[in-house]
Amino acid sequence: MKLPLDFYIKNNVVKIAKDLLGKVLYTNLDGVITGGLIVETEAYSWKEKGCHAYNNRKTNRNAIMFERGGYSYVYLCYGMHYLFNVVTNVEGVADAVLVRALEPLSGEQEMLLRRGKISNKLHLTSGPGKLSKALGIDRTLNGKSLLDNEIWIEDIGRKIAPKNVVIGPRIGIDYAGEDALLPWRFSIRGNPWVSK
DNA sequence: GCAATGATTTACT
DNA sequence: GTAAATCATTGCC
Repeated sequence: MKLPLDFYIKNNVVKIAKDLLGKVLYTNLDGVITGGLIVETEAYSWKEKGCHAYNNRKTNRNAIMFERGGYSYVYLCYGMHYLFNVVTNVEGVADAVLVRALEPLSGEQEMLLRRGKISNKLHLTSGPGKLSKALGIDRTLNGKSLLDNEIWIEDIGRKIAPKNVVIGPRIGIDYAGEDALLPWRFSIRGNPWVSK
């Protein structure tokens, strides 16, 4: 039930971001499998200032975004947090979806171990930096294919009704000016794991 | 070569 | 509510 390449190479990154809600992100590191339901995403495109590849600016860091869809883009933010993105669209077009929050499904014990002692279980994966740590995602996973067996996304047949999808502006990109207001953030209504 | 800074989290006041 | 932690990447010198 792994998502096929077709899913990633579509040219509508906003639609893909919405479709990723209810899918499941897995990692398999050193034989340990952890995974969680995607409950919050954001779309990024080279056409707007919030994106690292704005105006087709290609650097060593974001080069993977210019590849065909279906790759992971992992990078370090604020010196201490890894953020996980899904590269979409065809080669040469830099679009990506940031996964902002998960609901833990499998390997919960391992996630707790990686995150250390935390006050509230709800803080386990309710944010982009947190979910990366819980799943063991770091820069060594940058550029991995999501069709491979280290990190991938599955469709477990869960459908999210349109009325249960919350749409709003993206978070933490005030510097992007008017583009920060684009309604490109999607989350599952009422899910306690969605970041605040 | 070097200084500025961010798609965040956490712990304080 | 505000601020500190912390470093790879970036863009300019």
